[in-house]
Amino acid sequence: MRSDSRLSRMLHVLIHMNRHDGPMTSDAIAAMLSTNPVVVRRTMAGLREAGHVRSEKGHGGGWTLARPLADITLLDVHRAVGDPAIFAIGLAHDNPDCLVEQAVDAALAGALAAAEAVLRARLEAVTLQDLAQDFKRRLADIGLEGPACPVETSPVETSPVEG
Amino acid sequence: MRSDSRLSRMLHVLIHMNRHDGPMTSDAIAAMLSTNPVVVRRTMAGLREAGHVRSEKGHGGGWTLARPLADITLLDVHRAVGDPAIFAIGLAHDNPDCLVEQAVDAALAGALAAAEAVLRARLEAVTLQDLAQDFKRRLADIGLEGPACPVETSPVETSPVEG
DNA sequence: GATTACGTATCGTTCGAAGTTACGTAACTT
DNA sequence: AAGTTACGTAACTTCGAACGATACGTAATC
Repeated sequence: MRSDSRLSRMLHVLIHMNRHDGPMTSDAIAAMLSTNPVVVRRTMAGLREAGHVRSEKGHGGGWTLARPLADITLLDVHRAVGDPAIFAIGLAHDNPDCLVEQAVDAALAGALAAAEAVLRARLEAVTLQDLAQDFKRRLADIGLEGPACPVETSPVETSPVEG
Repeated sequence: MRSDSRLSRMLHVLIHMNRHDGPMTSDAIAAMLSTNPVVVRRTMAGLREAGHVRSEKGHGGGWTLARPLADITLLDVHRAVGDPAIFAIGLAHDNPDCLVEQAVDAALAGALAAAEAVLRARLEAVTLQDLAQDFKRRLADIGLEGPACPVETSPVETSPVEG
């Protein structure tokens, strides 16, 4: 099955937004994600509804952070993209009256719930600020030679239009 | 995404096989799972390769357990059906040289690994015998009135052809 | 030899994420 | 006011993996 990369992608975007002066357009974000702006708008709509980002139309518009990275956990972002299913494994309901199936599914559901609790706890314990700091460490580790990100080269250091 | 119910289905089947005298045909199993015999053979091929079950062709043939339920853990069955992906959530690789993406994916990978470890540990701690016992308890709880399973009614108590 | 039952290749179906096209709306620029 | 920019969203297509279905082959029994 094709896995859901929305959480990963949005975390990536939000940290870049924090490093970026002024709004980022859907086109620029789409380039970072190797996709197209419609996918970006569709996915980020959830972040906007959750209050993590804002969007502005028209000239000079685009996406901006609505709160500090320290106030957003990975779990917040997961929920903002629609709280999608975590597991590719599911329970069978081929024979709901069968007590065997019920016993099997109860055991599996318990195991899955335990794993999900661990995952959610981990996601809740990490903020985007933590990721940004990890990024800075990685940047320092490579000796500040390369750009932060291949896509970030020009827009981040070039003074914006209105600057 | 459509979830993978092979583990759940195979656990269901194996416990029924244990309660059943003689081989079970793919057709009978397919009826239990509300599917067709080709799906059963395809999925159970992995269980056979792993040595959990045997299959016999021809008249009187079908599927039989190759070892006691106590010797098979839920994790064994998961592996036998191909050790499929556990998570519907995946990491993005849109920009592998981007240190931000690397930091994000490292954090997510860690969280997913922790959850996966918990899940695998739980699956490994439970044997099919445990599930069979839970099933018996459920059967007792309803007062032994209903059949073990709607599908099991006739074949389980009717004497087999050769019996 | 007929029947039973597994083995497996091949193709179709389903479901959701992702990708694409098209068109509308809001806001800024000239 | 007109043109440009950029988001909003509907509608459609593509993709991937499990699942379903048909067809045909092989082995074992009757």
